[in-house]
Amino acid sequence: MKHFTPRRYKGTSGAAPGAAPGTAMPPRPRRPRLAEVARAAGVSAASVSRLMSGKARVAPATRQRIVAAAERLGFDLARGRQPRIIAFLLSNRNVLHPFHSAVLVGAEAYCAEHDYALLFLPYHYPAAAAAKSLSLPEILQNRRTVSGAIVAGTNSAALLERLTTQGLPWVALGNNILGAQGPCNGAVYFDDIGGAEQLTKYLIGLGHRRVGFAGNLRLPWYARRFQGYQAALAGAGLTPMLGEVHTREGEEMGYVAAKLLLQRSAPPTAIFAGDDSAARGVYLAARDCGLEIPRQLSVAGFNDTLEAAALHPKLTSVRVFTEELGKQLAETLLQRIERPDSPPAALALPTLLIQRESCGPAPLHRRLAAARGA
Amino acid sequence: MKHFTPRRYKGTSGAAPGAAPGTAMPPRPRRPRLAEVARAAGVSAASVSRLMSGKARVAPATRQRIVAAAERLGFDLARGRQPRIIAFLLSNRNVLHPFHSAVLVGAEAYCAEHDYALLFLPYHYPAAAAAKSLSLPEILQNRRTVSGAIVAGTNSAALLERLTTQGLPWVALGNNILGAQGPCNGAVYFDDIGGAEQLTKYLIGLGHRRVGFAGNLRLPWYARRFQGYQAALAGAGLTPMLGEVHTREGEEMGYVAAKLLLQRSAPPTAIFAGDDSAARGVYLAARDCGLEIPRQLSVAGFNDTLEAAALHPKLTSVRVFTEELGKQLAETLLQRIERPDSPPAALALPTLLIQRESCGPAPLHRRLAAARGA
DNA sequence: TTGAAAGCGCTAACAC
DNA sequence: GTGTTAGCGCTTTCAA
Repeated sequence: MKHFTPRRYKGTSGAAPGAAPGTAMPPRPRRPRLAEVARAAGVSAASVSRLMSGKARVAPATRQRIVAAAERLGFDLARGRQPRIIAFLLSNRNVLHPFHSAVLVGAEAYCAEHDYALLFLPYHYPAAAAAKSLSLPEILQNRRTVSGAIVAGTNSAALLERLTTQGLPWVALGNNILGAQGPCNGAVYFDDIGGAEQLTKYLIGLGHRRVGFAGNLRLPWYARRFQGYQAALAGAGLTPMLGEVHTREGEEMGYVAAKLLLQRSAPPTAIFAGDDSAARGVYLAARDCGLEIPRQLSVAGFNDTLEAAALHPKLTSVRVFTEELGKQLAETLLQRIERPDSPPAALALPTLLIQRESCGPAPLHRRLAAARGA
Repeated sequence: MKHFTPRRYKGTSGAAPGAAPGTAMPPRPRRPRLAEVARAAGVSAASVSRLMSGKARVAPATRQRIVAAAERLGFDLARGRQPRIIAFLLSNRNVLHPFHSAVLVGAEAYCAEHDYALLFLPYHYPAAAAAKSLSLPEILQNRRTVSGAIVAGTNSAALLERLTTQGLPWVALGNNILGAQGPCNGAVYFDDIGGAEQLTKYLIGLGHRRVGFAGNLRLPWYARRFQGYQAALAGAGLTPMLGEVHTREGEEMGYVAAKLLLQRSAPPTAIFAGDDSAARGVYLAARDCGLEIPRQLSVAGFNDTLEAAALHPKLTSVRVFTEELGKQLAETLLQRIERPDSPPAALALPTLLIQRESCGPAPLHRRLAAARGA
């Protein structure tokens, strides 16, 4: 530890040595010493030390006198205490999407309630890098400043291994971890597989038999949703319809995938877009094909970000409780920091299907319903 | 400063005293001492101390030996160095909008390049509070952990005053400061007044004579845009049309304001929404009134967030270079931290009109043009 | 630039 | 719970 001993201002004069004699230097206030506080408060240095470290009880009266003296002298009783800071590691993302914004806000709120501050730390590394070859951001290289990390964005199991060998407590957002078999200890999940399954069942329930999926399966979040989608279809004896896409993600991906699906000889009557941005692309493709949503094509998204309600017609989507997710991540991490020996567990948050106006009965159903009505 | 003196592990045995005799305690590794590094490197403790503090030159050969020894023993040569952290204060906001997300990302990028980490610090306080009555987040109460603050969100001049008396260097995002007369020193602005003026001139150029404004003037960002709007109208001899709104902001505000404007006996042919969210509300109101955009009503927004391009028809808006804004904020702050005596200056970033599909010629113009064509 | 040694600020051990 | 006192870990001084 550094001891910011201001020897240049030795003694009590307050004037810097070397000042021209006779010059009335404004007495630059020295950094106050613990011993001075003790003297001013009429207690021993040990008591002040004890109060500061919190390692032993101090009588209320004593405490009060010390606090008052410290205040008077401008002595920081918290100095030397390790800062309570955790890092929000956002891996391999170039922008902070509303999704992760909300996770960040939730995490910060929980941290603030527990007197921790949150460091926003974007970080890029190759997905295939081995644990040992990863060089963490400098501020994580020791536990001096940062007590732990929430690991969000897209990550590899290798990074988590690296953090473990570094001795830094962490919790990961489990859904976007590449190359992990099964649920990962120390991760918090949201149930996107279940949500996707529920959404797909809802579409099937509307009478759709040909339901397309717009997503790039090389990205873990799309892959997981595809999994739920597939499960629901299998349960109804239907086959998946996937647009083969090489665009990575977002609106463009959704547009291309939807176009490919709609060009088929037997096009889908509903499209499940891997996320709300992709759904925006699907909307564009539908417009291009002259298809009215939801009369001729049903569209659904995922994540229920602001975009979902901004689209016209409003998008049916699956809500992820992002702020809650952030809070859970923070809570789990703080527990691990404060009780390192407590058993790590994997936690999964539910998702919620939000029905809006972008999904309707399948065209055939509609015709049948109309016929029945007539 | 705390001296984490592990007296319980005194000596070199590594075994905790009090362990049952004969029990082979795994020698818990003690925190290594500076003196040990010195011994291992074959130099004096003073040299190691000098290397760590950087206050005196160390010969390259010596440095190398010390670094190697420290590495071997797991001694952190950076310990005791003040962490390079700045705070991103987001005041009086409940959510992290894409706008501020981008500012945050830009600021972080600049900080990372200069070896600073960025703390995400939402903060709520009453707009009318006096400087002295404000209690800052605890982590800002001394300069031990945080070296400075970027002040974003909605702020009062009192907060800036408070930070100054606290001795914490700061830079503010100037556009949303309440109760400041004229540009404020130590603030970075983006030219929303100019952008609003340019946008309004563009609408006038399209032939619109009745241009409405949807915004709540009690909010500083809307008020500034109204100012530019008013200037452009005045230049063309036109009068402002403002929907009187008590809803605070966003889509709802835009909807209500637009409805009120469109109910007038001489309704506007174009509406300038104070921001893109408000424009969304205007779109809804237009739909309700059976008006087609842009044929019967032109709509423009501000900020050019993702929403602008997501709306249909795509929204004409004024782009704010948010990431650049973040970088400028960070750059200005780091300069003030490293050269506290350098003159503070107010800086303004330009904005850019992005023409999309939501604005067209005024209905009268169109009729004239059609007549000419016929 | 370096080491020896003095010194500083703080903490821990122990007595009451 | 508090003061006394020893002493730790680091920094600075000083001389070379």
